[in-house]
Amino acid sequence: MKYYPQKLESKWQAFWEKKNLFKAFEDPSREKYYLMEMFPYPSGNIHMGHVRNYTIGDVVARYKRMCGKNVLHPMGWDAFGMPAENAAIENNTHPAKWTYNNINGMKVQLKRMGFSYDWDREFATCDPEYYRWEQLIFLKMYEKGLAYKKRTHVNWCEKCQTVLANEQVENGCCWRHTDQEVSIKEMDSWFLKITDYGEDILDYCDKLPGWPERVLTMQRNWIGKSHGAIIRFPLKDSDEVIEAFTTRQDTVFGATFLCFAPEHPMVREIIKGLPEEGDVLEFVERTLKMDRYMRTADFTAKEGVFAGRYCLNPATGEKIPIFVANFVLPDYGTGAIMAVPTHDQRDFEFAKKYDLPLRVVIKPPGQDLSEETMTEAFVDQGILVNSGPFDGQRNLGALDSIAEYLESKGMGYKTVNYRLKDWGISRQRYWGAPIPIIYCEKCGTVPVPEEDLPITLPLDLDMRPNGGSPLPFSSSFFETICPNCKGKARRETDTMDTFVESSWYFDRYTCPDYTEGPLDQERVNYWMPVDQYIGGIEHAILHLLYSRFYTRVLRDFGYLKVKEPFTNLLTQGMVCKETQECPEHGYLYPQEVKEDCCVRCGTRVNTGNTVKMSKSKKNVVDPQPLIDEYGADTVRMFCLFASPPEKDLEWSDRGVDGSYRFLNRIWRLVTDHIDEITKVPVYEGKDSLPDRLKAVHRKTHQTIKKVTDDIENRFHFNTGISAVMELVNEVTQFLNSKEKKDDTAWSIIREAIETSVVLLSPVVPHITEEMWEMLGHDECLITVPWPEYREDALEVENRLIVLQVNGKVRSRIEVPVSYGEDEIEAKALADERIKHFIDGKPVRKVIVVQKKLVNVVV
RNA sequence: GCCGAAGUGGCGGAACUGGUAGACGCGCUAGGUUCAGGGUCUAGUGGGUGUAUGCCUGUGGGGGUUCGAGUCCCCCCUUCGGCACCA
Repeated sequence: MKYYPQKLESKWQAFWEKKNLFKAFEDPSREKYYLMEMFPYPSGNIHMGHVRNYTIGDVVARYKRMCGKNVLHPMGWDAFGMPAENAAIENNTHPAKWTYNNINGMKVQLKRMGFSYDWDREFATCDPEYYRWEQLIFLKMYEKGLAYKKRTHVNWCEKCQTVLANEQVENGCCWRHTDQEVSIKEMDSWFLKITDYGEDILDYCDKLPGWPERVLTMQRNWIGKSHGAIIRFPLKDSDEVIEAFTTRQDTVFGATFLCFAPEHPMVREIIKGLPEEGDVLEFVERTLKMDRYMRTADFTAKEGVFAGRYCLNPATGEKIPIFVANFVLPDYGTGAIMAVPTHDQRDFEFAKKYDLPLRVVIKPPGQDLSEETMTEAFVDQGILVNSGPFDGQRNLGALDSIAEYLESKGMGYKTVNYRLKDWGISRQRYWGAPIPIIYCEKCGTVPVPEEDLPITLPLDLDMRPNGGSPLPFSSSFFETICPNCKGKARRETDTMDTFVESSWYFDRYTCPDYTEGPLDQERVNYWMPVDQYIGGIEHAILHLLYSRFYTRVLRDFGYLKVKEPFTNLLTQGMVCKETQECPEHGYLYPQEVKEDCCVRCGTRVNTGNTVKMSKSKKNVVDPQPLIDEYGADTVRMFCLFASPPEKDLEWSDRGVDGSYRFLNRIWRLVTDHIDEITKVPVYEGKDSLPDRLKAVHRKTHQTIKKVTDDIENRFHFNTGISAVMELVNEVTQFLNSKEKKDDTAWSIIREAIETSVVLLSPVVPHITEEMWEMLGHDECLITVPWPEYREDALEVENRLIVLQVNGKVRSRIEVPVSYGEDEIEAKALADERIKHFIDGKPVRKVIVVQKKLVNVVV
């Protein structure tokens, strides 16, 4: 009987669906296990990254279910976003139609993979029944001051035609368009006050043992907490004061000038009417025009301009000049810095360039340092000098006392600064959740009354050919009546960042049909938190940080009881493949290469690095043809077998063949011997066995132990699968051997084979169900309990002991397990080969490691 | 520049607490199979050396700790990832 994956996979998928086997029910008497993979953006087709992510999750879901857990394993769609708008313009369809078409297609693909989702909980975030609750949460945040609007400098991506959050800017470029530099625009924007929770989110980074350390490190760095002080510099000839944040208040006596960021609001104010005004304004405008990447690139020269004014160094009382400088960041600290050229390299270079004074305030212990001769800033620790009452102290030791000194004189205070800024969520896009706000000329900004929710996205709009949002041009959408004064008013036409949807979708899976509010207390409190979350490392900051923020907000609103959404996080590696590049024609698809040459020009192609699959590198492998050819089980198995989940997976067509061959091998093992196997019961562990059979029996139970450990503790499916392969090899070898095959032997073989089938079932659920049925079982494999190994089956009579002389392996002996150290040592020293290597030399020491080895030192 | 992860056969990867390095799979070699091909089965497969069931050598490089190091410590190199004028 041949293995036909397509036929048997659709048979079992239909069976599971009919029996509703993956539907989750709330049952407080059972231990819940909430497992989730990051939901996909419905781009059209599933790609290899999805296949890998969801296969890993499915194995865990099926395994936990077999272990008796009440498993929730949902799936849905991250359905708002730009690509729908672009596709709509290109294909002259509507984003909604395009999105729902894609969802339907991808759902078919996911079902074809045999994933064990509870499809009854599926939803798409573009459904008003989902985003209405998101709008409600926004209103509550607005009420509490957690959502606010301000005019500020924001990141703008020309290709997206919208504002981006700080988290969505990578190396100065848009996270979606890595070749599009982000520019700075001043505009009105809605923000969520994630900074209110920054400290708590940071604090809990130490309380998430189930998260990968590197993700936590990235989040800690992103929050960027630093201890320092705000120092107040009085503006000369004015009552105003300039505040500067520093972590080096120990160097305040050496601050010889002050720098503003060009964006700083005081800049325009203080230069009014001065001869320098024109120069300063010209410099500010020139700097603001630069895009963010150019401005912050390390090759960009540090530049500045004198602002024509002075302020007083509060420590020395001296007047120091004020500059505007391009390297000062507007949104870190206060946007103004005190410059200490002697002890900061940037300030040193700036001072040399503009011929500004230097004053040494820290000297290296036991050495001298002078302003005239120093060629770079002295940034190490040392002893304070020229620092009034603090002379002679060690600089680090004086950090606190200098802060206190400034504070006592009203010239500053100790503080903590964060790099984390509030989350900008306004998007000048159409395909997103509308922000439920109304602007009235009389009443100002007015929240939409709760009972008017949802503010639905109108579906009867045509996309604008230039790519902008049609909402500001749709009077039927934006024209409205003020809920307060009933006068004419205008709706907010910006929509929310799509990361808002994904910040709480995991909560909504627990009660997707709930109509009384965002979350059904009873159900959400039963299932949350997510026990295991699985997804790509690319969301280490973005989605995972926002979700932690939202969970805290929802908790404070009383919707949730948990503070952290995800107890355990597994970040799977990328799916990679080598690239091929023609010197003439750039990256090539595999079919464009014949015998290592470009089909177009015949030039020899260069095989490039193995990198993440992407369309632009033309190294993508579409899973669908593979599923069609080999079946879902083979694709699932290869994804798991090629490498452990947290590492990158290198795609290999040959490797897929190997997985397919193995499935054929175990299939033949079952079908070729089905009569002999099914006529005997599974070995019960009672009859005594000849050595060879005992070895098979032992291997069976060793394999259970190994596979369980690999899944339960490490998610190392690759070694688990290897272990089952070994067991199958052992059985095959036994069957090919001349050993007698009586009923006892067949019952041992039955045990080994059935164990292999059960252990493999989370990985390759279809073929194993089919074999399980052939083996005479009528219950579904998913309801079979996960096997436990028998301790007594693991016992051995003899143990292999490795014999070493001076640490080199020279011989091996078998000894009974009952042997003590002395007996093993005696046996080892009596070994012929060991005697030969001792060669009459005096034995200095003999090390005996129980159960393992003997090392003779001569 | 800073932080982190990783470097093991021709390839993907094993080796979990220091104890037989290379499990398992791919590829390759030889052979079997009424063997067209594909498939499948058996044996072999880190390198060197050899008459030898042998010996030497070997986990990016160099030191060290240890009876014993892929594993622990120090220095260096390479690759990948994150952050990067953060005051």
